[in-house]
Amino acid sequence: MAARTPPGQTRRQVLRFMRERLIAGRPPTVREVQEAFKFRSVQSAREHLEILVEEGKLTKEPGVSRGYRLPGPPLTPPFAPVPLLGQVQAGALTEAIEDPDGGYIGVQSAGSGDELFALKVTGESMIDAGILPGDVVIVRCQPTADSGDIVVALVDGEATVKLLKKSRRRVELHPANPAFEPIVPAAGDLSLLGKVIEVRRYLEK
Amino acid sequence: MAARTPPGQTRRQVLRFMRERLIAGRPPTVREVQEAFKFRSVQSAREHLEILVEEGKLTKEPGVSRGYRLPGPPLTPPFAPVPLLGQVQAGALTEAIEDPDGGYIGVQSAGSGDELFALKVTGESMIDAGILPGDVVIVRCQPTADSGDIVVALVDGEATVKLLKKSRRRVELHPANPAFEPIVPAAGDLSLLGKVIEVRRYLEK
DNA sequence: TTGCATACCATACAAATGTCTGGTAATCAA
DNA sequence: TTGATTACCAGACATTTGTATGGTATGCAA
Repeated sequence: MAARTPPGQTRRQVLRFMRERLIAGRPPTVREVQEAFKFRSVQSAREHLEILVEEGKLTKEPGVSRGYRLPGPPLTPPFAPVPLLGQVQAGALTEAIEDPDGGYIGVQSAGSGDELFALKVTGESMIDAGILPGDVVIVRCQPTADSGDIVVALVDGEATVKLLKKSRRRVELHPANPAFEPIVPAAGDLSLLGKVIEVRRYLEK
Repeated sequence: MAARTPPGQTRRQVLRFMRERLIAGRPPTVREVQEAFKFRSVQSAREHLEILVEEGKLTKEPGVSRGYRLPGPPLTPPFAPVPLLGQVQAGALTEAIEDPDGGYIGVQSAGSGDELFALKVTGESMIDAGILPGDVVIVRCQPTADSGDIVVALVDGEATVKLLKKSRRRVELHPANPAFEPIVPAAGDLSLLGKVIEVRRYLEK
């Protein structure tokens, strides 16, 4: 028999194991839990899991394999790998997404079918909106956006982050920095890549 | 027999179905694919899946249930679920981490053994450092930090985000906003929770 | 025609996996 | 002590699920 552990200790580690696997999109079987914790009986793993379900820390679909889930309907964070792009040239967006320079980062996407990409910000034009050079913005591809949204648009063949302002029949791209001038594209000449839905700043490494 | 569809058409829809499920963290069984497409034979589903694997659109782990995966770009693990805390009271950090109010968010942490938590920022004291109210900071628990680091410390029983400045024998917590005053804790009386390693801002929902 | 490929079906088998029944040992409180 | 609770084990069984083998029908090209 394996060493007896203090009450609740092993269970907490089981919960952590489950969360890691579920968040990574690879729900384990009961026997995989067994092996991960070197139990000599399947039942040991199953008991921990069932208790976690009773405690509300996990949920499960009975009878289905790999059926344990993270609870709390909205809080289950599915992870999508999102391509991190470098410089984006006009028209080359699709290819850039297919074969990203910067690799991929993990994002919790609300809409499951959303087309997302990430972009590293250069320049200080959005500094008053709390977007600094080096920050990464996560963008949902969409052809239109509302006034007040922070968007990514192609200007002179380069992707830039700006605040979208709509007035009457005109569309303007405003920087959030008094040192920069607004951009007013010719009517119907705005190529909008998408809307910024998240900003990230990595302070280490 | 179900209606015969043009070559490749059904397969493309199968791939879409698989992507949705896999991104949602719920890999389907072959039979679930069968039902989703109203095939009357398991094998029909399996053939589509195997061909998708041959084409490189999917990968699979043979013999394991729900073993189909999205190929290529690795979700570079370590991918850790990090507890998102609300208000943190003095001393209650450990319990707050165990049972977080705000659920969990996913973070790619460099050090795998790191103890991390996330905190929702209130107040505007760090606005000049690009940290706005409502932003989420991801914190690595550590008892010390370097001068210039952005840290989370307990001040008057509340967790606050500040810039750490060390001079001689004194430690100061500076806001990044001229409207706020620096905090100078009594010598040895600084309870540092950890260092901010990432800042996130969610612009939707 | 013949041959080949694709899309789908029917049925079976074996492996993976969830579930159950009963047991041992340690800890704690009445 | 007794009883209750917790942590773990052993072995079995039943369902779910991956896999294989062979068949039907349609379209296309030589």
